[in-house]
Amino acid sequence: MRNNMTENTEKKQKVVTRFAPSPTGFMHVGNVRTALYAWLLARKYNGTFILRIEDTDKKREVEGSLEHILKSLKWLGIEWDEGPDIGGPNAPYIQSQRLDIYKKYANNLIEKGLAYADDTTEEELDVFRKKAEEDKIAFLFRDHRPENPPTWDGSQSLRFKVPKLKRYTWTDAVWGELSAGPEALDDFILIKSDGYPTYNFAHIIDDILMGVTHVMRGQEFIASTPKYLSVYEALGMTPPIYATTPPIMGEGGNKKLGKRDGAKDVLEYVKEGYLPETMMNFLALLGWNPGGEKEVFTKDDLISLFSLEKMQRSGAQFGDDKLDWLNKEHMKMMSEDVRNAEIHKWLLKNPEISKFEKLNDEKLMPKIYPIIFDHISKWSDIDTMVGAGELSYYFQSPQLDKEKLVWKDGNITDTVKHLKWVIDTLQNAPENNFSSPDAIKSLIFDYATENGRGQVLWPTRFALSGKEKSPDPFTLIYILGKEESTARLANAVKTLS
RNA sequence: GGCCUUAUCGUCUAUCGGUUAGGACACAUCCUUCUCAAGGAUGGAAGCGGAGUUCGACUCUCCGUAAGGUCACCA
Repeated sequence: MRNNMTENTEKKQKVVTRFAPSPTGFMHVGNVRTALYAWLLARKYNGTFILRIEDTDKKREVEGSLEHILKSLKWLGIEWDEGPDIGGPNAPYIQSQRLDIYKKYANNLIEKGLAYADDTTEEELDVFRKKAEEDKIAFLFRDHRPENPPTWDGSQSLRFKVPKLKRYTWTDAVWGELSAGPEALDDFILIKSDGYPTYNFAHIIDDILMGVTHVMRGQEFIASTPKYLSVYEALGMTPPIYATTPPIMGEGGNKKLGKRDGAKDVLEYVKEGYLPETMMNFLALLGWNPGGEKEVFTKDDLISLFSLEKMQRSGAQFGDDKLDWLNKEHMKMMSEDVRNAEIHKWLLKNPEISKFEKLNDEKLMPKIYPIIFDHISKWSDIDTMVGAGELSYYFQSPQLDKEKLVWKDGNITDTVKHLKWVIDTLQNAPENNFSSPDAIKSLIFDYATENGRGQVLWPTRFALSGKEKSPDPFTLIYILGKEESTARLANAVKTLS
């Protein structure tokens, strides 16, 4: 109900959204989700998605941030139609290269008498602020508006002069009708004394010039919206539709997730071996839900299902419990070839495994990939498996612990007897009995049942893997083959004698 | 302190006045099993509190409470 109007607008005019990060470090999940929503909205309506860099605070700028931002978005599969690297009809897309433009609009406001130079020092401002705090009221510069401001020569800051103090009401596509009284309006800085515009001014000019129709942003901007609206009014322009995303909270759920609170760099998830599809799916669902019981969505699903009115308003905790599960779901959707290639890549990356020549064995490896896949939910789990010694036994004969070869209440004599039986059986079995784990199982299982499965199967499996935890003995024999399996079993017999 | 918001299982959420309040993750138990994982089955688990409105409220209104945001020459 609350969005009938905005939905109609979306259909009539071309949707233009933007993501406008400032290059002050890495991208965390909160940043990325905002980008994702803006991108989804643009894609859903065949609109335009713009990437714009808001680098107006030179002090906070962190080198390499731009590359990091581009890399993060690309990894996720969020591609932009206009941006700093590819240009576009409204280039440049880096605010520090648009200073003349802001100056032009600033002068326009000065001419209208809606902006004035201000040379109040930081110390003076601090005094004002402190006073306001003591009086327990919000600090407003307009209460201290100088009577005879100097002429603006670029060395002072330039302040907006609030044209009229009134209550502003606007419709947020997510939160519905919002409003704030005159106390939200102030003479804020348009251009800083260093010549750079503030976010508050620059983003408005850019959004107008770039034709942005929907502004996706975090709720920290709600409080300053009346300021923006008063500027749009002063410029004689129509503001865009605001769509406010809910906050993402940190662990415990009582604090907005920010870089200082341990928010993680999205590229960390690349290192941990999560799929970009997973991340997109997960982030989309953190604060938005199409309704219904489906949870696993592809990129295309998300684009077609996305809608602003299904967006959540309350904050969501970022907990990655569900991430592993979701990643596995997306891994299941991959083609087997791609999946195997990826597993192989991670094996090669691991120094403990990459040394094995058998990694290139084209008969052996296809048998191993599915087993590995069964046991992981993200690629880095492969490293965990290697670390736990759960992989090397495919490539080399294990070290055997004599004590562990014997099942619970078994004895050495019987264990040796069983192992010899298995060796014998395998050696006499025709080749086609090694074509699947099930075929091997049929050779051994009845004997195991008669003599106590644990008594037979445990030593067999242990002889093959040397590990208390490993796939079942039939699978191991299948993977290792007749020759290697019998050799390892014989080695176990030798160890016991 | 002013202003603006938010509030359903531990977590992410469904419900748009009438449901035994649904699902997923996580957890527990059982089955399958020599072990681990996977798989199957089952289970525990929620409407912040208080007033209204209504035949009926998780849903609407108000008051509390708690939480978040904001009050920068940061975005």
